[in-house]
Amino acid sequence: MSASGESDAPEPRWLTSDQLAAWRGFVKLAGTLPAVLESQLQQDSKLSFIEYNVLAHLSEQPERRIRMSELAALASAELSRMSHMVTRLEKRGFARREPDPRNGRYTQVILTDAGYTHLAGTAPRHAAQVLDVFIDVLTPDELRTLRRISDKVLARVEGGQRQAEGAQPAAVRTA
Amino acid sequence: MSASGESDAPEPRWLTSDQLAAWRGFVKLAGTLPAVLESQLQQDSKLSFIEYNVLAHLSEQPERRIRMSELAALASAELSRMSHMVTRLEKRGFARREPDPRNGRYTQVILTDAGYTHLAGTAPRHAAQVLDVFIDVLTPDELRTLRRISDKVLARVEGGQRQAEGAQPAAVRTA
DNA sequence: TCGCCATGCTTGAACTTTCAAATATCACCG
DNA sequence: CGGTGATATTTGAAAGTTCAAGCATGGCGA
Repeated sequence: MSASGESDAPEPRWLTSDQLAAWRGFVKLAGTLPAVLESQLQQDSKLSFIEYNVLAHLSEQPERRIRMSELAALASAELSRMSHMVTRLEKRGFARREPDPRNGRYTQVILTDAGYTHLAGTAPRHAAQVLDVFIDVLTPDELRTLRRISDKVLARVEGGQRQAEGAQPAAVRTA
Repeated sequence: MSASGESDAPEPRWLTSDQLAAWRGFVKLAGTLPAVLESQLQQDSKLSFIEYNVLAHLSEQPERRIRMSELAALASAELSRMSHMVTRLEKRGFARREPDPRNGRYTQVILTDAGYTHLAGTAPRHAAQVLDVFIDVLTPDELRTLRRISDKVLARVEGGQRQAEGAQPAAVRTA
């Protein structure tokens, strides 16, 4: 028994204004910060934000190598995007591919020495900027909370889902 | 008098492991959440995450209209990107352009009725998903802290800058 | 061991974003 | 007024991303 006149629209629930402010703040931050950092990366080393992260993750792997799809997961990128990206990194000499001997379906992506050197060349400036615009602006407690937030939301998103809703509007609410 | 042997590299400072974990968490969240929401938006209404946000911001403006560059700023997008995007929204009938009568250099972007209707049609499902994967997972206190974090970092990034550093590496640190 | 399906990755084409240059309007100075 | 430079936006081409197929390998039952 829904309260509305039309058929069966689950009477949409909206964000309170505090919730909306928090959400909008996150969206703006998520859109702005990577762009700011990327702008420096681009100047210093012709790397996009995600390319930097890919090289960084690669450099931390045991043999500086990892499976294509794991790399994609680490970088929150789709497989196809990662594949194209690795092709470009290969052309620049920063990475190479090798089929996994254990299972020929897998592709290993390997960070070359040139890739490592290139990464190492930008890392200090990048780290300095992350400290400058992000870390140093926040208190240790805020950083802890942020980490907890990320963990919880990512767990919700990546772990098993629950539901999804849907309905018709009546007013102008948008998020 | 720097401590290093080479010329004048400012002895890079790195993130502690807690700081790095917080930063990585944010990066992952910023890469993942919009993608998850976009996937639903795409199915429901063929809108990208940023297009949804553009329509939402437009719908909140006084006459449902706003200057191109202000819209770009609200959506954290570059001007050129916004211009192309508005062109596509125009083709779909969701927005239109009009030169500002006060100053012919300005372009006003206007949300059409069709655009408004389209937005209103997806908003409930989108809001439901934001509540489901983000808001409801967090405590009010975490949301408050997150908002404070966004405000501080955005202020740092958008307000006047201070410096920027740069140097050579010695070990493998990346962020 | 052959056939068939599932899995993992790649590929090409369509679409979007970025970058640099072009255009347009305005402000201001002679 | 007419020229000059600054501001706001648009445009086209290059670069990157997404989408839908395509290819290759491996696992498994007959």
